[in-house]
Amino acid sequence: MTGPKKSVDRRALIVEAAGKSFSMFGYKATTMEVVSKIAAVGKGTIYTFFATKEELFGEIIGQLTKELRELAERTIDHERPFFDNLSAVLHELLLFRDKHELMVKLSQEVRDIGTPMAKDGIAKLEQAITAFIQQEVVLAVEKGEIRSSNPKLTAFVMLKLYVALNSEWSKHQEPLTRKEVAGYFNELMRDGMSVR
Amino acid sequence: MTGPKKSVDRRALIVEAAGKSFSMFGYKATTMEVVSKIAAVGKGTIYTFFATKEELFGEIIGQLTKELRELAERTIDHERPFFDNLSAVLHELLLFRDKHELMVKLSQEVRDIGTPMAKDGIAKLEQAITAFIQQEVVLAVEKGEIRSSNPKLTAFVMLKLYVALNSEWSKHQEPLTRKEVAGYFNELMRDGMSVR
DNA sequence: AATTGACCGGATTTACAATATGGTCAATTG
DNA sequence: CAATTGACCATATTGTAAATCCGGTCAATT
Repeated sequence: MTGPKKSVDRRALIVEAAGKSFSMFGYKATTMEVVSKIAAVGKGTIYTFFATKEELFGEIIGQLTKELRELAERTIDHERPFFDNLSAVLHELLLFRDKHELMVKLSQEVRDIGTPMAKDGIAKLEQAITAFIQQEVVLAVEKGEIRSSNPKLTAFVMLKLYVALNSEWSKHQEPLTRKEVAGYFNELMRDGMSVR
Repeated sequence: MTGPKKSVDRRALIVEAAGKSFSMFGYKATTMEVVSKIAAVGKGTIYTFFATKEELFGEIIGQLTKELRELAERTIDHERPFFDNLSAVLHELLLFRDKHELMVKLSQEVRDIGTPMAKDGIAKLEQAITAFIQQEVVLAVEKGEIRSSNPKLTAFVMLKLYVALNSEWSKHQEPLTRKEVAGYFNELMRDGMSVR
């Protein structure tokens, strides 16, 4: 797919440069001009690999999605109980979010100026995360570890709940520690709250 | 508090006019001029009752909050199980939200142009709703119907979950029916999802 | 004492010129 | 000749200065 190496792999240079620029400046403030400068390549060259700015951005988001999936796969141990894996992965994902400049920058851009493409990028990432959770939910259901009539909905709810606990709660209240979040999340998801 | 009636109760006229205007045009597009016109009152008169536009808006939000609380109180029957009451109230609240022009208009304004005061108003409403749920959670814990280590957090999570199921899910997926939402919500909150 | 609307200063909108940017392609290069 | 490039084009975005709008005041009026 990547072909034999020429003098330099210009496509790789461009992708790397684009990653840097989107992370540093966000979607809107990244110009094709600047990407070409960082990649030390003519602007026209970018267009031999990517038809539009959107497409280039898509490549970067795709890369990030892949990284995310790999991280999750590395974290999950199918020997362990479902809920242990779940909280471990969600924990990793949120650390990842804090650490990963691109996601932070995009979230910020969406919040501040609502750039549609940035919104789109975040949505793709979230979509990838729920798809992954969903897959694990299905597996756990098959193993008889949990009940779920609608895995997609379950995955969606899990992510929403985790984000609510982690980000939204702290907008108005004292933030919860990682441990509190994990504890509460697990307890509720596992056993509900009626007295047994 | 309201004092004996004069020729006409100008304060009431103003509050009614403001309610109409905020509902029709939102916070930003409501001008004191227009409120005075609807109330058939001089602009200066408004300022004998309300020091600022913010304060007038606060009065309207307060009114709405009161209506909300009354609706919830009317719906709850403390003879019934906690979860029955919970879904009945949430059901009513969401109908209310759809029906109530002011809430709809404010949500829209927050989404479209992010008017800080509109955001504030919605936040106050949500705050009132969670406070109410919280109170019911405490009651149910005392009655030994449910477990909850942190009623405020529990109330917050309940509202978030219900909104996620009702509004956010339908942004990307086929909307759930009221019955599906209630069923899923109840099942998860009551029993969790681990196999017992 | 209560009410009013003309009026004020600052905020917002408008209209438009200046600039920046995504994308193209004829010229250039190796 | 295939790959690369940056000057160039049309449109989108931004800066800006004038015009308008609006929250709030207060002297005049009822």
